[in-house]
Amino acid sequence: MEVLLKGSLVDEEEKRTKSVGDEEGGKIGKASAAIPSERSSMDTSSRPSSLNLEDSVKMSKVDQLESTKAEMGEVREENERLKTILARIVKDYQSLQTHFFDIVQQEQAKKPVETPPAPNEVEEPELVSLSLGTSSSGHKKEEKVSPDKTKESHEQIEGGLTLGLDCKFEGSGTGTNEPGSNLSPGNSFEEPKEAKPGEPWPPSKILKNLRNGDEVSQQPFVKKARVSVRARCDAPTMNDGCQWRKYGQKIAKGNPCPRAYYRCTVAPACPVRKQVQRCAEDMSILITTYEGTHNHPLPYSATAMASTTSAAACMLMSGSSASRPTIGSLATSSTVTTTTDARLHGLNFSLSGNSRPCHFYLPNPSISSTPCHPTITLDLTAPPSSTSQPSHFSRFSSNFASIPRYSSTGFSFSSPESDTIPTSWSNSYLNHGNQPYNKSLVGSLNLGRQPQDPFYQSYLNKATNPSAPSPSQNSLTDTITKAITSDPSFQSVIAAAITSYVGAQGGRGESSGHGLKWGERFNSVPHYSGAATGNACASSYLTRSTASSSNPQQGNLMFLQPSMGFPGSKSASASPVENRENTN
DNA sequence: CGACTTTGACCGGCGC
DNA sequence: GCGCCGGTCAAAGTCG
Repeated sequence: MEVLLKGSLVDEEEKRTKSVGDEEGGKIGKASAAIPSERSSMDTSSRPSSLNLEDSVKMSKVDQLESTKAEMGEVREENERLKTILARIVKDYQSLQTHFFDIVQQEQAKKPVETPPAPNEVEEPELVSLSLGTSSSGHKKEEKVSPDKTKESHEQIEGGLTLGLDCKFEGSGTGTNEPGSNLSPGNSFEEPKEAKPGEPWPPSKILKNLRNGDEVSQQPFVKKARVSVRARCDAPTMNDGCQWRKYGQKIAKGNPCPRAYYRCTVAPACPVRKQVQRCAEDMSILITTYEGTHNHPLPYSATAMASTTSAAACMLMSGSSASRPTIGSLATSSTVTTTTDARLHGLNFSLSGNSRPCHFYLPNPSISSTPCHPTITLDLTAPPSSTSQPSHFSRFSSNFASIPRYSSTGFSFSSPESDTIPTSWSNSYLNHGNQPYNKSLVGSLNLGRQPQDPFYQSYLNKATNPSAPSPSQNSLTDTITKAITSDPSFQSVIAAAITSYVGAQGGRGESSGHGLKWGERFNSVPHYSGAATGNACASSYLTRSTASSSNPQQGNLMFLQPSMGFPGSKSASASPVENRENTN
């Protein structure tokens, strides 16, 4: 597997950012310049006058200008800070790029002539392209097929790019990138062409998939990845924006809580399933496991979870098939964390391949794994303490060690402050609950909390009370910083996010629609979850948002899948199913 | 009455 | 081969 960081994207984004920043700065400068001039004009006009009313008006204007000036100063500081971060990211990116090309050259030196492997031979590296939006589909192969194309590839890298995070899998599969060859654009789960020899698709699965439509049947040997989401949730299920129909319930071994089986009912033939089960150790934690990928447009509100799971599954699949040095290079270049480290810092993103674990550094690791499916766990529960926290990651490690055939991946976005993520989701909830659908800035991913839920109310309070900044914002920032500084590859991702954030802010007066707009700009994948095929995992975007009613998506990490907004689609939270789920 | 949930039965994989 | 287990089916019940 190789990691391809599409070149110059950072450069270009940097330019974009800079231009935006300059634009912003220019605006600020102009505004700042306007202030004294206006003040001076006012000063000059504040000569003794019989119009006291006029004086008072002027004084109030001065106050307003003062406050505006202060705000602008803050904005400017923020801008500078972001620029600094971005500069650092660019630097790290360049070093990574250099490293990458070194590896490419070494590999090519080792393999001057390479015959295309048979489809069964998964010797071919699976490519995880952290190509921040570049939807190119064949770079890696080109590089591999012909060493002479390195330059060309490099040029491509240097060339066009959009801003996004694409995970791409280019294994033995041939049709993954062909729009027509694969049906389920959302197939980020099934999509990855793992096609490992010796891992035939279970016959029953084939039959079932046939039943579900031909989408999966065309890739009968692809293991379904699962994405497990752990989140604190009082409701029976997370309201992730989709419509689900319960079709079964079982008491699973080892957990007294019944496991409920849901099927997506947005589209009749949608193959997506989810399992919902409470954590045996902590009943407040709801474990939702998604399997499969939507083969239909998603409700706007469902895009957040879809993108998250899609990206996670994407990373999982890439990690699970990782067997080449390059992923190793990614791992080695990154801070290869131990479980202890992971516990200490949280925000641990680990990718464990068959032989080469790759860890991104994110907080609060957790993991789940099943013997039959590669599973990635998004731990949103965030135990507060690093020492008291039961080591999910340790559990993961042992599980993983005992299950060599499939990888499991811990993917935690939790910050030390446990409420960070849910807050943003609650904001989304707020959006859906109290605002017209089209004002929902990001995909909804609320946790099913009811508005009357005190716990949820605290989120609402945070969200609607800008004057009470959440400490989690700072901690989240720290967390992100750690993640950035600890892994160059992750830096590129963050770079995209930051860049786009800055760009979006600079280019747009109001923050509404950041997620969607960015997504539109980053990528133009069809309106499917995981829009995938070759580009597979639909880009997810880390976006920052603050807990503010006026700018409700700022301050928290959100994963947005671009281009999945459906202006015409209804808000899922309004659906009877969702309501029922919430009220159950 | 349609959509959904509940729940026992059924099926297939897997380990012993 | 048997039993366990996870997952699914489908009839019956529930709800709006």
